Amino acid sequence: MKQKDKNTEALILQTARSVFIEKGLAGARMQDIADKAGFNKALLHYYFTSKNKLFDIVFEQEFGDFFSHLAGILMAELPLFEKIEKIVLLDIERLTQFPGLPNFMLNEMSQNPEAIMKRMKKIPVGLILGSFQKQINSEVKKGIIKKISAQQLLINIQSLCIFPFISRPMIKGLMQMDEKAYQAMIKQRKTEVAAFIISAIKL
Amino acid sequence: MKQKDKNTEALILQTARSVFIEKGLAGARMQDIADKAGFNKALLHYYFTSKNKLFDIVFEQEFGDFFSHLAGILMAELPLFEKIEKIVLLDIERLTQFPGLPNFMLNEMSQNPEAIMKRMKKIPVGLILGSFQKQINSEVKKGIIKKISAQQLLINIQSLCIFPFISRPMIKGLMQMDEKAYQAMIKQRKTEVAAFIISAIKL
DNA sequence: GGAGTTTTTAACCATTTGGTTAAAAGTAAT
DNA sequence: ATTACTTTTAACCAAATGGTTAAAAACTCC
Repeated sequence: MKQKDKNTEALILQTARSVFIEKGLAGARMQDIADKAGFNKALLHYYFTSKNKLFDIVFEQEFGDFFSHLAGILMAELPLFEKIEKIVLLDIERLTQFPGLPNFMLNEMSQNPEAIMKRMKKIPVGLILGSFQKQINSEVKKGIIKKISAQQLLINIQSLCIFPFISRPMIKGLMQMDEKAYQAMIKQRKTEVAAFIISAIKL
Repeated sequence: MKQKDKNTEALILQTARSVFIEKGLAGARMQDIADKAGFNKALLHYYFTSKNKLFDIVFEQEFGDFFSHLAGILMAELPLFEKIEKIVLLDIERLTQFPGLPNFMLNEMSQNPEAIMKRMKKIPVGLILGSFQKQINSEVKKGIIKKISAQQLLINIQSLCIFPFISRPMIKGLMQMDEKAYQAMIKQRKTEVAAFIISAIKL
């Protein structure tokens, strides 16, 4: 065997992912990851050199995943309202699976904005945003929706999808929901949020 | 002087606040706070005993502030649409002043949900939420707005206000905005978000 | 100005934590 | 089986960090 064991590597990565997402970069301990994965701490360094390198790999993976999905829908040949519905559904379903994800990503982003900026540059944002704005403008001209910038619309969509997950503890506490009630509320949002947005922009 | 110096105490607290908000509980260093406040590290312990105690005080302060403002508007004698406008304006203006605040609060909440739950219990949520729901129902009966739960509406309002601040680095990177463009976008949201919400629920 | 109190500091300490190293265990080819 | 290599481990190390302590400095009241 001349390669580092792919199974071991994958197991470490997967474990690191769960610990980083739960605790964040500063809060995560290499020892925790090692214990949870069932290896010695030194092995993590053998495979990934340092905590930061390990973190970068995890982060980049999650980051890429999220944006490729979003870009996929935005660039598809679909009516505007269907795109909105698709984005909302995809977002909420993905986040239902990994509720800790946005907190992790956003927190680390505000902790280290420069690093993110670099990654962003790889994404053809101008193209994607431009084509989406064109689609919006066309609907505006047809008198179907109100004038709105692609930026503001996207921010609104993502706000309404992501925020309820980030603020889960607050919502549960404040609205006196148990986990079941919270899940029910999230499920309701899968359709309600899209309707809310469409109703907001429809003329 | 028999009391601990109130100025020193206040200065430490204020400095701690800024450091905690910037770095979070795990990321903040007592040394940083001490340096920034211009004191010795031991002094922080003299005044506040431990890092956690200091943090708790800072957190509780921010937390109380936020909710008393929100509750104030919700319980006021105002038409529904005006309340929405007021909440949006208050939120965005407050967050413009302290952009790091929601990231700090939400992150620490998901790190330590139990502690927050306790604090929540002190707030008469049922009362506030109930009275707000009544107002909504009354507008629904008058045929002015669509049926919606107070919970979902409040979540939507807070999502649209707060998320753009939490995701500032992402938005700036993704939408290729410099700080000026970002501020302009935020300013626009002060009025646009309320209009968006009202348009979404109006019949 | 001196006694008694409070405030502030410098020097330490114990623990945690990321990271290293050298040796042991495992694997594959000859 | 021997050799040559990779994988895994236990034991360490140095730096960082929260916290302690004892003494110096400053203030208050007489």
